[in-house]
Amino acid sequence: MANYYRTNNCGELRIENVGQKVVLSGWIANIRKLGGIVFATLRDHFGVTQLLIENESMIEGICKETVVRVEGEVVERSSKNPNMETGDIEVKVSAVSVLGKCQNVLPFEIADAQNTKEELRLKYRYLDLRNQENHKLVVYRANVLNYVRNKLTEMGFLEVQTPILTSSSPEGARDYIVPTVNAPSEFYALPQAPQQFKQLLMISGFDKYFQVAPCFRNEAARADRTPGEFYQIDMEMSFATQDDVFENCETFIIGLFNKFTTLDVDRAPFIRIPYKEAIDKYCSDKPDLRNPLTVNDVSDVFKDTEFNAFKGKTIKMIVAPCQDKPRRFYDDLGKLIVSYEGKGLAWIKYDGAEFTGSIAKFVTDEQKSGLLECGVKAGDSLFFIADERAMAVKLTNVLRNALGEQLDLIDKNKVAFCWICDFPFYEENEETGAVDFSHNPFTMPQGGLEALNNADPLDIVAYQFDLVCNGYEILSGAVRNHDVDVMVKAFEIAGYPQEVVKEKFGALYSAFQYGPPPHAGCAFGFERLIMIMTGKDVIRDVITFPLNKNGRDLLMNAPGKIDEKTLKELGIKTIEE
RNA sequence: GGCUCGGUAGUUCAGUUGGUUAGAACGCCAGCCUGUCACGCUGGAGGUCGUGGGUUCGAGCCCCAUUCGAGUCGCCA
Repeated sequence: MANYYRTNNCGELRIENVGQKVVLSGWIANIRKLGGIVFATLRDHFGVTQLLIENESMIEGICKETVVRVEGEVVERSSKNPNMETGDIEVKVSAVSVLGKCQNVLPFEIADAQNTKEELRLKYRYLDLRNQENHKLVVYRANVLNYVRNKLTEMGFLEVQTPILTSSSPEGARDYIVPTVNAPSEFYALPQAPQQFKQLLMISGFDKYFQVAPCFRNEAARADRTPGEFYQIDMEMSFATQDDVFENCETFIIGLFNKFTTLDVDRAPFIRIPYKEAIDKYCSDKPDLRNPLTVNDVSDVFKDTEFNAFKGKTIKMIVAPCQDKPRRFYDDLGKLIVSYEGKGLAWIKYDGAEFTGSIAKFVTDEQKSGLLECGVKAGDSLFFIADERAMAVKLTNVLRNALGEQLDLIDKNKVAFCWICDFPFYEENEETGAVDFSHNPFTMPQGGLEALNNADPLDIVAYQFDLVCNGYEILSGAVRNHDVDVMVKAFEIAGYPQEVVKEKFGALYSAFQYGPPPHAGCAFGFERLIMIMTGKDVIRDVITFPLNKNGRDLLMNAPGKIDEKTLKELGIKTIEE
């Protein structure tokens, strides 16, 4: 039986449909009155079709974004529009009825939504999503999600859903907590990741697991990090080594980019960079490898310097071809460094014979020849960051990214991947000097129990890795520890006695007693992937109903207050300020 | 929590050294217009300059406080 509202959608009519009587429904996207004749465009999920209205009174009182049903006949246009998919035809309207009224002044113009303040877009997100570009992002995400599920299933992974209401985990980000009337004053926590559940699944004998898993972290937002909730493509494999995880992920991610982008994607196997080397070479554990610049440590070259700003400091140098840049270019970079709480940026230029510029007079001949050994060419400028080690690394990373961007050294058409591996297992707590886990306490330390017993904890590296894409961390993963003795020893070094491990990680501790298989896994940040694939630089653009940076839902007005009666049932007292 | 930037018409923004009636574009309303597609032309309406104090003869502009938003640092195993 024919649908009352439409015989066709607004994106499908073509020249071969000319002569057909059709019914269309959708939103009036635009109205152009030419006097006696009116052109309107009708938009729905599928596309846009032009309406020809020969009697202006037919659309009297109808404004943009009104939902209408029109009857009419498909006719060939006398003036075609090659920019429109349906641009060869139009529908000559014989009847119009209003299905959904609309106010004549909109909060913002739908066509111009992307240039509107984000706050307003989020408050009226349902209008924002009528914008065709924004609308397509939701569809794109759905298509990617569908591909991910099919591809991983095809690769032998089984999608298993794990609990949302679960227990608080003592490590990592702050939790979202959920009260319950069944246990007043006690709380569930929302999972930061299904980490322990997926490991338990391996112990249950499932071989390869995945889940498009909702994850909740009660932390602050960034442009590439949404507050509150996000999704991970979470994976785990039994009887798998680090290489097995790498191989599976490379197959998966290359397939994904090739299917959904036209970008020039790196081939497998991806470059592997040990963490320490990444810090030395790029001053970052997520280097954008599209940027060809690398970092030289020239602390030794300047070890006897009389230049106060360099004395006793870690000195990092980046050499970049930018001598034609005006003085202001250097000053602005210096300001950038200062804005990150650096003391400043020193630089000199080399023309093939002489060094000139900001600090040239402080550089001795011996130091100059030391610098030339770093591959400095005529026309290069040399930038120096001198600071305490950790700060120098941080600032040099900022500098490398800024130089890459501003000197246009980054090929935006490329997708550059690298594995950062061999992360340190432990790190020194800056405040207490004690040994802490640096990443995931469930990771297998390289060298196993023997390393834990004999090596300096700070020298131990783990089978812990990230996959970096164009400077974004898109995946984190590890070979898990599945040996209860290693688990106990690893926690002991970090200051947790065995009783605490039993109490806090009871499920895993217990499960490890009953035949745990060796296993390894990882998780991709789903939204961040979509963001990179679509070339967006704000992650909220690829989330259908995003929270703002303060974790507020401007559309639904959450979070909000709860009435006294409910609070009492839950055993919660609020603090009056 | 710190730092930076911002809040002016429905929207996006401009607004000089503190000085007459706060402007533009788009949108909206009215009129004209029969091939537009960012239609065009003419006219019109529309403002608590985020909020509260202060300085001043006089504040959109200067000062203080506050609030909201974005970016960033901390944070994100």
